[in-house]
Amino acid sequence: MSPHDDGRQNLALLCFYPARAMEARVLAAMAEAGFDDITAAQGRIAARIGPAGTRLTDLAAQALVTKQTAGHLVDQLERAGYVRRVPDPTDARARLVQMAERGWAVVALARQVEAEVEAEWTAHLGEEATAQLRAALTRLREVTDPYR
Amino acid sequence: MSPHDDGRQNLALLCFYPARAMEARVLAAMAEAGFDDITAAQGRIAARIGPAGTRLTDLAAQALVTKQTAGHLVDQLERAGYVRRVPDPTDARARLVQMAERGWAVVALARQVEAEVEAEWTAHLGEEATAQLRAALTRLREVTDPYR
DNA sequence: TGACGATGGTCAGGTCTTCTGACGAAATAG
DNA sequence: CTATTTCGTCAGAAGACCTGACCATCGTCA
Repeated sequence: MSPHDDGRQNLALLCFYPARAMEARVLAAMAEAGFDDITAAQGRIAARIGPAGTRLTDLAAQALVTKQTAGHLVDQLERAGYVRRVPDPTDARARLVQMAERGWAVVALARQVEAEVEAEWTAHLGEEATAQLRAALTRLREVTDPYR
Repeated sequence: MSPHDDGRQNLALLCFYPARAMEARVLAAMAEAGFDDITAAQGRIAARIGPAGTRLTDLAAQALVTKQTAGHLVDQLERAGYVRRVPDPTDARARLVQMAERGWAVVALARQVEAEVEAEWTAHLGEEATAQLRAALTRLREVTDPYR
């Protein structure tokens, strides 16, 4: 969060560029494919829905937003037909947020675009450097991601 | 933007964790030091102000927001005494956004916290891996940052 | 088993961020 | 010296988030 001073860029800022670029690319591809009613915030929530469905509280925790915010975003996703809420058989208080058919279609597209962009990056950096990058970031995650 | 599926995490998502962690750390340190009226969005704009001042349009372009958004954020920063606007001597239409004294104090604190966090990361990864990480991210920036 | 703290989720209301659209004023090009 | 671009602002609205207050259910422990 501080400027370009001594040439050596802030490591976190360097991390930010690829993340932002990927989000923009995926969102643009979505819009082009007709899924123009998805926002970045909705995507960040939707991306964390597991195969069998995920509780709202868990989605909120992983995305680092409040339950209210997550609930609001899930409302929108539900209204647009991307997800549905079903009762959690193991807890009468809870409900599971599950992908609907339309949701799976979007996920498939997102994965494809992500793969394409990663391929571009790998072409730019080279196979070995990319593998090293992934390894370093994975280890860095141990100290930067409170959830796992 | 897609879930934890095949164990191998999305490269962009891996980039996102450190960026988010750093922003949270810096913001928390700010608040603790009494600069509790700064928001993340304001910080992202302020971080791009150069030593001699920067035009609003340039700030907007670098932060990837519209001129209106940047203008609004600079309004807030100005009201809080962190920055000031001065006429651009080379262009009567433009004004330069410059750091004020209070602004420099915050920048100094932010730099210090950034350095501390980077040191933690370096301790976790090792000197060599950190240097490689920085090099890879710097090269990746060539294809992910439209501004430089 | 029955009170009680912890947990899952919603409702209400508000702030901050960000956008589109339209516009004056100054610079630049032909 | 007009035509076009560029710098910045005003106006209005939507989206993303938050705090605080609540209710229903779960788990526990006397």
